[in-house]
Amino acid sequence: MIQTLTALGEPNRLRIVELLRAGPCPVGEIGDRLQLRQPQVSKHLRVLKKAGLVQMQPRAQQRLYELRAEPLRELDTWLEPYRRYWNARLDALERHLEIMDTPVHKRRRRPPT
Amino acid sequence: MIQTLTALGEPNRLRIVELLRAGPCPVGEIGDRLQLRQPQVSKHLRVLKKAGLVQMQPRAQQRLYELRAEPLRELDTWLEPYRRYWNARLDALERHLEIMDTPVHKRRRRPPT
DNA sequence: CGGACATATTCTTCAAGTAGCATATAGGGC
DNA sequence: GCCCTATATGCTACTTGAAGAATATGTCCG
Repeated sequence: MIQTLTALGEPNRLRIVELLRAGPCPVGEIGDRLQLRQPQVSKHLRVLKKAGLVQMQPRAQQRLYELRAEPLRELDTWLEPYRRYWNARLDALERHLEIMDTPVHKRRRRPPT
Repeated sequence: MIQTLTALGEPNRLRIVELLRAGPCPVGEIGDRLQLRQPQVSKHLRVLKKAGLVQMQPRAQQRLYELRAEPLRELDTWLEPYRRYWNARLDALERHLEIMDTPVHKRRRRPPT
């Protein structure tokens, strides 16, 4: 998880990932599209690969880099409890709004957070 | 987005965020629970706050820090196109795995964060 | 094999960020 | 006002990580 987040937390790497969303791409083309020099692209790709965010398959002299879903899926899964969290808070807000319309004798205390 | 990712991409900050999932918490208690010295907790909280991931409300001499949903929701939204991506590519991936004849036990998930 | 092309790696700065320690700020109780 | 508690900030040392330039590896083609 940490590895995924640190890998994505670098602007150029995030751009690479977003570019690869369109499909597999060789190193050179990534550099062209993102205005990055080839060695930097390779280095960023190495980090992304180490994080499992991309995989590579050689094609002739080129290396086609391709997104891997798994870490992003993990990220999605990691977010799950937070979805609960903010939904819970939304409920709390709604409850609060209701309470403001509820006579005092019908009010209940909020559950412990 | 970048700010969110870099903020979460630091182990102790991620731990803080995960701790705050349980609800608002004063600085000292965060330090106690996570075995961090108070100044570090404050500094990490500053980063998280700058990223909008937490908000603070003073209570007596304490400062209660609380999660803010918005950046996480943004992250969730950011993931949306990738959900599409991996669903679209799922079939291809499975086909690929079959072709490679990769045993399932080699594709175990990594342990959670 | 030699040359051209695509990519990876090494090395050297250089900036950013983290921990540790000391200290400053601020609120509450006396 | 003084002291105690809770938190924030400043400074320094150290580590990490990114960019740049040069070079190495590796593949294809003649």
